[in-house]
Amino acid sequence: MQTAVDPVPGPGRVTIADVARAAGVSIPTVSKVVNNRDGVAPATMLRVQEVVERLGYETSLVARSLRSSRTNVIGILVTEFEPFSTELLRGISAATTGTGYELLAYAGLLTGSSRPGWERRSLSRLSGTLIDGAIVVTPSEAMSAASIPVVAIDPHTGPEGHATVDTDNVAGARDAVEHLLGLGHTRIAHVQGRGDLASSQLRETGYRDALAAAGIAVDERLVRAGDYQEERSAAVAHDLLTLPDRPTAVFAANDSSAIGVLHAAEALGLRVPEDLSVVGFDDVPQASTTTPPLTTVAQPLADLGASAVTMLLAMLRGEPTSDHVRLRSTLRVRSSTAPARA
Amino acid sequence: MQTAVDPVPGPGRVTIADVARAAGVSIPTVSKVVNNRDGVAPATMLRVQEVVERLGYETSLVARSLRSSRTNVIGILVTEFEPFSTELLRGISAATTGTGYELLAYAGLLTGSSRPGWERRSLSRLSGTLIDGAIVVTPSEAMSAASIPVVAIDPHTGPEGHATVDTDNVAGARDAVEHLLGLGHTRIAHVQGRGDLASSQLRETGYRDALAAAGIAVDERLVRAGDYQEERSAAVAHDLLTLPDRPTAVFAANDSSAIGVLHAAEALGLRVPEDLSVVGFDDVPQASTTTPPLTTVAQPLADLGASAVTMLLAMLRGEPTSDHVRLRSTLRVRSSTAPARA
DNA sequence: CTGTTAGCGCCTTCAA
DNA sequence: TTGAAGGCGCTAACAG
Repeated sequence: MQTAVDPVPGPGRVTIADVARAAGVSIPTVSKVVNNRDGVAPATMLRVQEVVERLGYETSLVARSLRSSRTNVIGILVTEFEPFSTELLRGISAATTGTGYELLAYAGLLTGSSRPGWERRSLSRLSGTLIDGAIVVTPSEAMSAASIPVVAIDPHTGPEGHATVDTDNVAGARDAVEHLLGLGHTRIAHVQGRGDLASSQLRETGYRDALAAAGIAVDERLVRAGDYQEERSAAVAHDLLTLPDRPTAVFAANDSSAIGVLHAAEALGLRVPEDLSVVGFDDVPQASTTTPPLTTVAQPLADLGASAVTMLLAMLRGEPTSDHVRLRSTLRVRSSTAPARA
Repeated sequence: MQTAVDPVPGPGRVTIADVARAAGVSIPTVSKVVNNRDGVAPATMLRVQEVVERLGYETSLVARSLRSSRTNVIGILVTEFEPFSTELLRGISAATTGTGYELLAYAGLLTGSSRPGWERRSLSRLSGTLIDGAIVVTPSEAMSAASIPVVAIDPHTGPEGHATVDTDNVAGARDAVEHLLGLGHTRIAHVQGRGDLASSQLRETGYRDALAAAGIAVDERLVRAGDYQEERSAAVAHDLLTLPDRPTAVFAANDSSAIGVLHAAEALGLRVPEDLSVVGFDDVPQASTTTPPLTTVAQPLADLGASAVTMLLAMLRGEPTSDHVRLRSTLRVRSSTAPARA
């Protein structure tokens, strides 16, 4: 025999109080049943479970996390979802499956002035409640007094403060420029990344090192900031490519920048790689879909994400961890580079 | 003159109470200042703001959303972060920038038995609190009584219940199979997708339609389920390709499946496209990085995401919206297909 | 075994 | 202009 009860009364969510009322028990009892705590009579338990089922009740992540600090959710903080961060996300997701943790990726999507400090702000808003630990992607400042375990991917500065995962940016950049040098290029421009990121500074270092090792003085007019952004880099590349003595090759600090360079070259009627060689950095999936496919320094993006998860899980278990993991990058030669013409 | 106060007392987060105490005012006053409500003396306001700054206070998303329903956060619910969902994320992210909304992508990462119903569960856990609206990616069941606006991408069934965004799956599949037919293939296998998704059923319909239109009877032994998964599809493809009268071409229900087919073929020593033609569906970025690059039906993934955002924002504003948007797909011919050999 | 009490951090009346 | 009281949904002590 069934009693007729409205499944979902009114607009709002089904709360624990609704369940308690429908089952004729108190709220804490429902809580116990839902959380599998013992101290509940089998009969009561069954009755409550049935009501939970019927009403489609699900505990509110928010209310629960406000009360008890543990949530079993890992937060991933990014400024926005673009190829770099989404590739990391894939690795993180794969490495987290089966661990009992859920993933919550948060994008502030701030623009302009409010942007600096986003990582600290987001972390503050979510930590202590909602997430047990966080992976922060390309933070532009150190998050000193975080109240939860934090791992940074490709952070502001090198190994300091919190745990960090990155690749060997200097070596990668050097590989890229040496590749260009080996093809006979000597006027090699550099489109820099975001000045506030260590990766950007390190890639520039690699660029300068390689040139210096080849005995070539850096022409500072050939070094311009592209901020890791496509549009910005396209604009900068336009300037570079309309210089009287234009470069024959460009090392862009990441793939987005390289794609911007490609666009600028096309707009100017320059053929790649015949008239201009271009090298990127990261090897996001779309690097192989450009015309021509991009020669780039491949970062093991998914592995970076997976490593961050591994470190964070160890920290959450209270185990000791190395506070810095560095992965290797490899040059991936495609079709955007060719020998310099005489 | 400055009073000496510890910036962050102890381990936990800085709460509104900490700020109130440090500023010598009550909690509600701090709340008013933080939320720019009037009714606070300028002097008090200044003092509070200074303390907020100094302590690095940030309101807790959790506590706030528990109290007031509006959060300005859009939730994106996925099972996991894989190429399909991350591409959608990119489109969603781009379309949301500048709207004042933030993004919160949630992956349940459930495995096995707990999986069915994930969308309803996740939605329940987050809605009413935390998020104002949601975009659900490939839900396997209808989320009837959602308490917040919901848009589904590539959902269970066709236009019904909540708002939906998808592409013309039948036409896309037909294009794919007609391409194979045009190359002279007649024994064309189909690796199906997830049976609980409309997209999967519709792609199979397109497959059958195209074959029927060409006067070819479907050999049911050539139609097998790959669940949109790479490994599963590889296993199924192995069976298909070791059949006495093996197919000369395979239409896989998505790119992951197609990649699985590629692996199976390689393991069996079959060359693609010489011995076997393969077509996928989706055109995720990695489709062009396979060997050989994959011929596939391109869905405008980023546009799908952007459309979903547009619809959801309209719903959040209370404006009327079409409850179904269908985008076009286009066949992208790469190198995994070739004429059938005599 | 069950219910009562208290409080997580915040916001919203309403009274002082 | 400010503060005291109540409650959002939930869980952790305890008391019955």
